Amino acid sequence: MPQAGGQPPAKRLRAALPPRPAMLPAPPAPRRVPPHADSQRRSLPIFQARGKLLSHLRALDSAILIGETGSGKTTQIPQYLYEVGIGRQGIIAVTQPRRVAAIALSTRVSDEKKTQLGKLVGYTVRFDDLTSDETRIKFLTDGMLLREAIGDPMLRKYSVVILDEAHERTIHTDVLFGVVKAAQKKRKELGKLPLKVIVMSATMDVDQFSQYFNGAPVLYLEGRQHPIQIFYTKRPQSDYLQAALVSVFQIHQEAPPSQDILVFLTGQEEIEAMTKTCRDIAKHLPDGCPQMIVMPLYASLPYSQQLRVFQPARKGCRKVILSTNIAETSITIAGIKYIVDTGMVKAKKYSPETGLEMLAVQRVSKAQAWQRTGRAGREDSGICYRLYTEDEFEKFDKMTIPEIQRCNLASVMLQLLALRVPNVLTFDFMSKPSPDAVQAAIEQLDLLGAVERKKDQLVLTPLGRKMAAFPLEPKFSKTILMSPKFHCTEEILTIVSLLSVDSVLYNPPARRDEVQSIRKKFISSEGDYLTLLSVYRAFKNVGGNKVWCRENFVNCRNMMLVLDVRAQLRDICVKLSMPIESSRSDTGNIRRCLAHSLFMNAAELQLDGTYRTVDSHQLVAIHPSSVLFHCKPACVVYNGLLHTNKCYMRDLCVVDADWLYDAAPDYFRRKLRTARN
DNA sequence: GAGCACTGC
Repeated sequence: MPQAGGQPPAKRLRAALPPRPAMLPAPPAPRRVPPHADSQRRSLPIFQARGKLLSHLRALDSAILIGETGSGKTTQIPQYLYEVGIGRQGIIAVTQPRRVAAIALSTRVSDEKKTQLGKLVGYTVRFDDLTSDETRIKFLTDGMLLREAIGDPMLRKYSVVILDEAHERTIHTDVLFGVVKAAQKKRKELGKLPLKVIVMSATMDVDQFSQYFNGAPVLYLEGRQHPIQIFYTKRPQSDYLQAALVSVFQIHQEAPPSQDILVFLTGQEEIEAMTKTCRDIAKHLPDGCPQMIVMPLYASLPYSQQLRVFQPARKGCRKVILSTNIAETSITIAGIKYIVDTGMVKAKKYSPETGLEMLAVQRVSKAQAWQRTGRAGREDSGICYRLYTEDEFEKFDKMTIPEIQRCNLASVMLQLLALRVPNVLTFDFMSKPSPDAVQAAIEQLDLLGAVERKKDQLVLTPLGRKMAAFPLEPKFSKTILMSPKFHCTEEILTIVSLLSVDSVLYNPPARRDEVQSIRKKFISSEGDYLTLLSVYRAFKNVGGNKVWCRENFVNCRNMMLVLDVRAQLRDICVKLSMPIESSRSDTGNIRRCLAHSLFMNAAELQLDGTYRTVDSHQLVAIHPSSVLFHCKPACVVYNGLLHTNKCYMRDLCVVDADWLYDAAPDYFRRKLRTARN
C-alpha cells in the first residue's frame, strides 16, 4: 500500500454542482423496442414542457435549448417538431459530433416512431447512408452536414437544423454555426422557406450562443442528474499520478466493492504504467480487502479490450478504469460511483507562426472538470475526487478553447471558399481564429495553387475546387490531383488513404522484438509511405485475412477503414474523370509525386548530422516510429511535425532535393532570399 | 537515440 504521502482528499463540499454544469450526451441508446414506447416517452421530464416548448419553437427562427443529461431533448424535440407539422415542408436535421451517436439516436427515434430505420427516421454518416425519400428526421454527423453544404450552401432540403452537443465546439459545428446563420439570412432575403435553427447544448456559457444568433431566446430543460459530492485536496499536489494512486486505494479500502472507480489520466503510456502499478499493489492487499480489477481505456486500445470496461466485475470485486478523456464524452460506462480527476489532459495546440502542432499535458478547463464529474451519478448519486485545490480550480479556464482556435485551418478555409463565402477573412465565426492562423492557412492554399485573387476577392482556382471535393487535408487532395502526371494514381490513392486513418501498424510494446523481425519484410529504405504501401499490397494479396493481420501485427480494423477511404477517394477521382494508372514497381514516380505536393514539408540533413526544415530552418528529428529512424537520408518530405520533447517529423519519404526545387522554384527562391537576409 | 489526447469528412 502506498502511504498517503499526498493528502487524503479532504475538503468536503456540499453536494452542490454549479447551476448548470457542462453535462454529457445521452448514453448510447440500447437497441430495443420498448413495449410501451409512448408511455416511456411521456415519462421523460421534457414531456411536461412539450406544449410550451412547441409554442416557443413555432414562433422562433432560432433558439438555444439548454438541457441537462436525461432530459430527452435530442430524441424528443425532433419528434415533437415533426408531430405538430413544424417543418413538414422539409427535412429536420440533427447533427452529432460522433458517428456512433448519430446512428444510435436515429435507431432509438425510429423505434419510438415504430418505423423502420431509414424510412421516416434515418441517418447519414461517412460510408453509411440510411435515408430515403420518405426521411423527415435525419441524424447526421456535423462534418457530413458541412460537406452537404458545399453542394448546397442554403441547405434547401432542410426546414430545421438542430445543432446538438454545441458545447463541445467541434471544428465542424463551429463552421456550421456560420453556415446555417448565413443560409437562414439568405433564405429570408430571397423569400424562400424559412430555416429554423436550434442550438442544443449542456453548457453554462449560453450568452455566447444567444448573442451570436441575434439574441435568440434561451430555453431551459430539466434533467435527471443525481447529486454528486465533490472533494478537493487541501494542498496542491506536485505529483498527480501519485495522488491518483493514493486516492484509488483509499476509496478501495473504504467503499463497498460494488462501486466502481473511473480515473482520468492523460495518455496511453501513463495509463499502461499506472495499470501495472495498481495491479501489483492490488496483489498484495491485506486480508479482508475486496479484490480489484484494473482496466486501461484509450482510443488506440484494440476494440476487444475496450469492450471489457462494460462488463460488470464479478461479485465482491471492484472495477477501476484508468482512462484518457475518451471516457469524458465518447464512451459512457454504467455503474461508476467514483471519479478521480487528475485535472490534467493531453491536448493539441497549434502555432501558426511555425506551423507546429504541440501535444502537451495541460490543465483541463472548468467545463471539462464538470464534464468529468458528471460521469458519476448517472444512475445514482456519485462522488468526485478532484486532485487539486479549490483555489487551483478557480484559476482553471472557464471553457476549453474551441478546436477552431487550436488547429491548422487550411481545410476549413478551403471549405469556406468552396461554399462561396463572400469573404473568408471576415467570416462570421462565433469564436474567431487568430488572423495569423487564417493567414497561414490562406498561404498554404496559395502554395498548393488552390486560390487566386479575382477583382480583389479571394476565390478558388479550378484546381482548388477539385481539391475541395476530397474529404482530405488540402495537401493530400493536391497529391492525388498531381498523381496522373506521374502515372501513379493507384499507389497515391493507397498511400493517402493509409495516412488519413490511424496507423495500420500495431505495436504492442511488450512484443517489440517480435514486431521488428516480422515487419522487416515490409520495410522500404525509401521511407514510411512506401513501407505502408507494401503492407497494403501484402494485405491485398492474401485477400484481407484477419489471421494474416494478427500474425503480421497489422491493425485489421484500421486496414478495413483504409479500404473504405480508398474506395471513396477513387470514386471521387472517377467523377472528376481522372485517369487512374498504376506505376507498378516504379517507386521513383511515387516519390516524385509526393515531393511535388509536399515540398513545403521538406527537411535536409545538415553537416552536423541533424535535420533542418527547408521551409523555416527549424531543427527537427526523425520520429522514433519511422522506419528511417536509424537512417540518415540526405533529403526527406514528411507528413507533419509533432512537438513533444523534441520536434519530430512523422511519416517520411526519401526524395531528391532537385525534385523539390523543380516542384516549386518560386517558393524556394523566395526561401533562399529570406534565408540570406 | 527513444514516442503516439480525441473526433470527423
